[in-house]
Amino acid sequence: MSLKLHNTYSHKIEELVPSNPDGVVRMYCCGPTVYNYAHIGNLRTYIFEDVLRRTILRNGFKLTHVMNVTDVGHLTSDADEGDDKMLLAAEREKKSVLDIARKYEDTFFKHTAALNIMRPDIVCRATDHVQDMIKFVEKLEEKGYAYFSNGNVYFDTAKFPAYGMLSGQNRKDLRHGARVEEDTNKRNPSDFVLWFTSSKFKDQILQWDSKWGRGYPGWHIECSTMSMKYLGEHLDIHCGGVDHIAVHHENEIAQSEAYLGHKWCKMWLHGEFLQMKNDVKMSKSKGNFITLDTLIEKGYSPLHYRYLTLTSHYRSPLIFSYENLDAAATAYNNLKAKYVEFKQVGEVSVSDDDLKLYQAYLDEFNSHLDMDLHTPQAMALLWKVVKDKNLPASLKVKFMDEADTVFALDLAKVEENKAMDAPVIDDAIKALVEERKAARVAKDWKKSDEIRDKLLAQGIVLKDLPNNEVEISIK
RNA sequence: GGCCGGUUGGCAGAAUGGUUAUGCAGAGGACUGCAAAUCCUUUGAUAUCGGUUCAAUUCCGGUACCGGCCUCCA
Repeated sequence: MSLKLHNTYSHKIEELVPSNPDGVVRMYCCGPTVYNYAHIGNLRTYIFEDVLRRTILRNGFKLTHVMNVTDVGHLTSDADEGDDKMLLAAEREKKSVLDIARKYEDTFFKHTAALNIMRPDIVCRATDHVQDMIKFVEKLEEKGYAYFSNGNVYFDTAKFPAYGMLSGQNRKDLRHGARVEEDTNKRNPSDFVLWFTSSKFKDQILQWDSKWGRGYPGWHIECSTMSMKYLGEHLDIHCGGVDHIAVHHENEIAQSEAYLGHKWCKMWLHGEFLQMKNDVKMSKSKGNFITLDTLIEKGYSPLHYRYLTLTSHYRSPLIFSYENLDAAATAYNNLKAKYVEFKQVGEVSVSDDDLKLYQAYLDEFNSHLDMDLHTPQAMALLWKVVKDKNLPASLKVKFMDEADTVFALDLAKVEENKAMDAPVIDDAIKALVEERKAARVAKDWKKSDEIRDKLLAQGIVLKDLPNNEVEISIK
């Protein structure tokens, strides 16, 4: 058994082999910038990373998983048009920058927990590591990769010939000022800021002293600094969204390998976007996004959304619409109902052939996950198992439990909240039910249906069982 | 302008050089007084134009359209 993953750097599927002698897989994932709520597109990427994490563990590897929280405002860009995001958020909400950051950080982890996303082993905030970043930049400067120009420290991409390898973009093809005003302090268009002391924008609230003057770090430096601090010089896996490939991850590679003097990260994995149907891209900066709370308010469970994301491959775009979410919610509810049904059957004797069949299914399931996290095929297989008449219910339950170690859909968890907000079935309702029973005995179908409709209007569903028994449930 | 990725049934979404998963929806049937739920069965798709091939949805090329990146974004 081996775990194979698609490496953006090589464009190939490669086997995961830990590069450190202790055999521990070292994984770093780009975390949230906490100036606003994470939207469901952001969350898709974290679900993908969680599936990756769970699959690594399922393969028996030891893992150290690190994620950053970007709580220092960064405009970073070398010729930025925008204001600092954190500062804007603070103004918008009349709070201090750090209060804002903590608030959104808390919400982020509340949302990821609701989606059954395991918390990384180490979560690190940028603001706690600024001194480390300063040292990092100093060393880059000593090694001749950085230059000081008009108040800012820049990384000189001309000194790093491999720049652009990840995204396949040539340094020279990058368009000067394609979308942004050109920064004339830079030597090359692809150069990026490591440390700011001067900005044409408002004074930053969060600033630190450095040998170049009081200022703040460029955005890219935090990921290199913190990943090395916690994971050392040889990283196995670095994850993020596809939008990070071209600039952020390219810059991370440049500054990290320049700093270390050797190859840094082995595998790069990137999650594709969630696309809105008939709509423009969801983005924090445009403010047009759907959060997990939006879905909850509409009556969906966070796990309905998790299910939806599992039906597509992480490297394919997924189209979001409420129609699709409804389909996922129905499928998910049906799956859970199956679990309950199989569980009720209880233990029955299982033959060797049954066990063989079970094992064959399980092997196939693992092989789908181990082939670049192919959750859609694994999910299709789960349904096949659920519907297989030749497999005893107890083994179906066992299979579903196994699948849930990666899917994390709480298939075994019994819903209790439904009973909480259920209307009370009072005496008046009971009386109507009895009245209807009598009507049915008398074959007075008109009256019977009237009573059923009346109760349905109150959200009470009647289901006729044999022997004139009635099951009363809540819509 | 450069660079990535994509176009599969009603909606999503896999796979594949010859037989096109899975879920949701639809249809028919069983059950029911009728329903609901459930179960069984089932219709239906590979953007477009060329090329290679015995055979292309799959490989190659052109076109159109879509998404993303080149500024912080998952």
